[in-house]
Amino acid sequence: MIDYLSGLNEPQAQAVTHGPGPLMIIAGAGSGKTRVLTFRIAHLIENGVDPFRILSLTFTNKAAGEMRARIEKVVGYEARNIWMGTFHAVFAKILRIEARFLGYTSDFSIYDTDDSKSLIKSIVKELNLDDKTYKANVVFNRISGAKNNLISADDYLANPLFRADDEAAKLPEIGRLYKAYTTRCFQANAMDFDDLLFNTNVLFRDFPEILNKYQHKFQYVMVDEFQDTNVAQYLITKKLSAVHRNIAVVGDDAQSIYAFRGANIQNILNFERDFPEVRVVKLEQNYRSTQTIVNAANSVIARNKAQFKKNVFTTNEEGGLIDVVKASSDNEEGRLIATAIFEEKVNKGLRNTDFAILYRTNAQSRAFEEALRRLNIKYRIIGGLSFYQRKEIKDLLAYLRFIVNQNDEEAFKRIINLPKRGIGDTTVAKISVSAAEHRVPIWEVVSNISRYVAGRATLPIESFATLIKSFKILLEEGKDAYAVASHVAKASGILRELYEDKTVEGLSRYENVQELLNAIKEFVDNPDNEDKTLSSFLQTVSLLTTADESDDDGDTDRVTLMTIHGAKGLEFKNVYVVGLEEGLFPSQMMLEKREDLEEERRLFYVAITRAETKLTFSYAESRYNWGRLNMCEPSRFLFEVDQRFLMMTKGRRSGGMDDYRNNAEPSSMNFIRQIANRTSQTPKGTTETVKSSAGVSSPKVPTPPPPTNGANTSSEPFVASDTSTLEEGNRVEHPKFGKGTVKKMDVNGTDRKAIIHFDTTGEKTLLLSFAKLRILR
DNA sequence: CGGCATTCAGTTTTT
DNA sequence: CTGAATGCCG
Repeated sequence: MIDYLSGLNEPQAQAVTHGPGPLMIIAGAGSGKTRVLTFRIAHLIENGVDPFRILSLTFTNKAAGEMRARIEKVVGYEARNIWMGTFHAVFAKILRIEARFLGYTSDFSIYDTDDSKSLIKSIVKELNLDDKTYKANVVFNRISGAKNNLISADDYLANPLFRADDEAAKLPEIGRLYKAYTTRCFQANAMDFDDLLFNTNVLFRDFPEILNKYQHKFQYVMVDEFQDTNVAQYLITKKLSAVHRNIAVVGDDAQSIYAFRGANIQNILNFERDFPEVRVVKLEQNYRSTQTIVNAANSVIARNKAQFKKNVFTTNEEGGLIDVVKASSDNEEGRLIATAIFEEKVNKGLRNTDFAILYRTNAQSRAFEEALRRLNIKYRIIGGLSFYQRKEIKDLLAYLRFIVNQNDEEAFKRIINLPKRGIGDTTVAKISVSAAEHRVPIWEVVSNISRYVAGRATLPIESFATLIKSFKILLEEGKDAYAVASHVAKASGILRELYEDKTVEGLSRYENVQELLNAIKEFVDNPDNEDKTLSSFLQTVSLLTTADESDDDGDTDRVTLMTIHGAKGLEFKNVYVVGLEEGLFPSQMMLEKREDLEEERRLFYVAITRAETKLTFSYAESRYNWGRLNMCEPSRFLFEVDQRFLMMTKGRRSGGMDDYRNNAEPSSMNFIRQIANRTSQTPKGTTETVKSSAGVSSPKVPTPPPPTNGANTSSEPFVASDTSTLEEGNRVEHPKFGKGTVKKMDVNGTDRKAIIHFDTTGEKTLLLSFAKLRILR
């Protein structure tokens, strides 16, 4: 037996050796959480627990894979038998086994977000609703929110509260859309991401004998990143562990950054209520970062009101101050960071993998990519548009999905006329109308088209049906996923069409399809996969996380670029947190919603605590948005860090932003000037000149400082007026921009915008459905 | 039905 | 600026 306990501190050892009974580990950033989880599982196995009876839910498949590998090092081969994966993956596996109880087949499709939105769009059209009012995005989010809280379509329709809410938002038909959407998914034998949770809960609720089976099967249940679980996830895990009550959850409320998808910090409180005998262990010692970094992170998170008491500390060395880099534009920001990485590499002999650039939105990666390429620094981007979201990949996958499940309407819509075979929108509409009229599945109509629809497309549809049938035969003969897929790629004409396209992107698409086929081959050849059917491959693939994608070629020494969300659970020697500007981080949407920004602040906290030895913040004074150069203000988050930890690049320690905290009202222009004076001249090669006149809202008067701690500058609470009567010439007040005059109203369909000249900040265009305005009389 | 021109909306974050 | 969606014509 390996003596893995010797290197652990007291609370860590407690968590590892805790036997039966509920356990909650509050694990601060960098406190060795993964180690504890790994050893805990290893410890259980060494004490005779059957790996088949351990369920471990992690956040990404990659995290699961890594943990499995680490456990294997301790306990050996047995580690493979642990049920380990994301909530979605594990529940999909259970649903696949038990599908028939819910009226699904085990070949059910999994709709991704695009499929869901496309289906919603069709439904909106079919119900003759205005697609400008009922935007697929909005409707989808509403439905998703309901499902995450386990509210069914019928519950939704029956609840007058939701109706009132929807009517207030001028979207009274959401309930009907939800119902129709659910029905269509069911008819398509398809589940969306949320259904994987929602339906698992239905399964366990309505079929106690099935619940009972899994309750007894899973003797120990473990949940990682507990702060990011939503109501559905918590309820299911609670049910699963109700018999043995051996549930261990690990989380950190300060790192809860998924509220937008239903995560509920309340779960941490509920846990203590639901399992009163729980043992709570706090891991507070940080082994990852320097004192400066830990303390800076603490100074930020201390501003949040909602938090668990916890004292994260470290005995590591003090470390250098946090650099603050000011750039004049997004492109210069890229160059400055790339140069800094280059110099750090040379001076300290670091490798590319020691660096990470973290940003708020995927779109920000461009400037950094260009700058890194120019300096010949290898990088990898995690997230963004992933391999499996590319058109050509989705096309082939749609074929495969349709062969496995002929009810998959979204896959059908994708491939019916691909490659072009003379079947247009009219024909597709006829087919779906006919299917609805005769109350039969779409495939029934397609495979017997002459019986249902007459028209010039009859012949091409018949040959399409024959093609699909020939593919299905392969499947029924028991051919493995690779054999079927490679045949389909050729016989469908997808590969030929791409081959004939001799453009650069045509070539790369062809290669992508080949790469997909390779991935399928690997899947089939991997001895760990017992189920090599196409159906099994498709379900695996649709649940891949962006972080899961393969580390391409053998060249693994790369700088990592990703969103802060993607960086959760990772650590790097040097971290660059970039784009620290108001409206970007914190994001415009959060500012407009005028919530307390606590989640954005936690995100900032996560970003800071990724760094081990060196941390750098950067922001740009101007930035291109949709080809327009806009002026930016430095993020309020820069002011929220204890200023003693900051240092302007190549300058002396900052005098700090004490002025701000004292509310002495220096303008933020003042702050910029301070930094400008302390910053050395921008490096040679700065050819770019910023045309400040191009900015949409270049203020003549300095902008007011960011309000302290997200509160209004005025002491009385701000109550927005009803803007439906707003007219040109009205005087208004905005919580952030102050007082102003309406210069112009811009009505475009259902969108009502107002161009307002604010007294201090200049002209702004506000969308009235979002704007928080008070009309002054 | 398919191809071309024109218009329009969109940038949080992810399973 | 870009990709998607709409509209018009052969």
